[in-house]
Amino acid sequence: MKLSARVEYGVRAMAVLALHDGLGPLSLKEIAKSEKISYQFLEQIFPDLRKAGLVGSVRGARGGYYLARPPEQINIGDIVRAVEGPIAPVDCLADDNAGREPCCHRGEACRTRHVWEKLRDRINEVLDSVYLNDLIESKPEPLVK
Amino acid sequence: MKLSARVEYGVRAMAVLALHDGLGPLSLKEIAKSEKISYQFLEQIFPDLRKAGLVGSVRGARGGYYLARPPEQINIGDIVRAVEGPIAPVDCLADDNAGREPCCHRGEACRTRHVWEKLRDRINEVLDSVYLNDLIESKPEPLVK
DNA sequence: GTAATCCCGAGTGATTAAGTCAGGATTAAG
DNA sequence: CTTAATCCTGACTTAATCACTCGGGATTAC
Repeated sequence: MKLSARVEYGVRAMAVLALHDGLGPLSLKEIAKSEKISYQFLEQIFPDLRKAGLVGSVRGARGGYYLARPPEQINIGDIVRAVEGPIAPVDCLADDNAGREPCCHRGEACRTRHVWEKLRDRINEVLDSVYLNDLIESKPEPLVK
Repeated sequence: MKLSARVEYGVRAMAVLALHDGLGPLSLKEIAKSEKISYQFLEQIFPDLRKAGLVGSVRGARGGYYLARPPEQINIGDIVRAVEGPIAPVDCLADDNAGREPCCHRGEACRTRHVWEKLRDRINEVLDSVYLNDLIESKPEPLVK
């Protein structure tokens, strides 16, 4: 029941972008340095955020990424799903399983499906209820350094 | 954001035990057959359930496992935590990380910690709100065989 | 033109997950 | 007492996934 490093980094990076909102594009190099994340790993995550319409990009020198919408309109669920795909606590709830072999080997095995659906829905609710501006306002601790 | 097969199997197996509650021990062989789960894999999961005090065991011929408490007193969260350890969506929330190197490379990185804590708490809440008897009552489909 | 940047696909090494195997300990039944 | 059924344990294997790297191409400010 763990999120991937992609998600963790993706959210942190988006928070950095949010802090810089309205100030033009920010390069991956700066984000990587600021959050101590591998630049090349970030380079692999951002295309997903772009394809999901969460960030825009400017190519070439002085280019970078910027939030496609204001921070109060981007929530964590958007980011998580963009970099990790839809939330599915068990395989049989995965989107790409629709129409395939039933998840339950025996008819009665679907007893448990309900729990996982409920779990998935609550997870989405929590993630969708927090927006980028929630992360950057009232920081729990002052900036170090 | 996926549960392991251990958890999925563990919960299914526990549901089978719940159906058999009060009728004496049920052998792993029967559970495995009933749920089409590898017997040897189950054999690896049940010690964890026993150590967590969720099931009792009877050794020797005609032995097996039985619920240590009635189905309405065992919830899914108990099972999940027993076979997979405490819920921790990100590494820095893991129990064994207490006192170790701070999760956040920069002080301000803890901006995101709050979300993950909230997520963890909600996941636990959902899992703790469903009990074994909820799984076996009003089954969506009748038992096969 | 050059350097800075995004962009893309393939490759790699380490870790974890899922499942197997072999054998020992315990006990009911005959 | 013997046998077969069962739990119990630890090591092993194999496959998948993850986190990250690498090499190079396209675009653009200066």
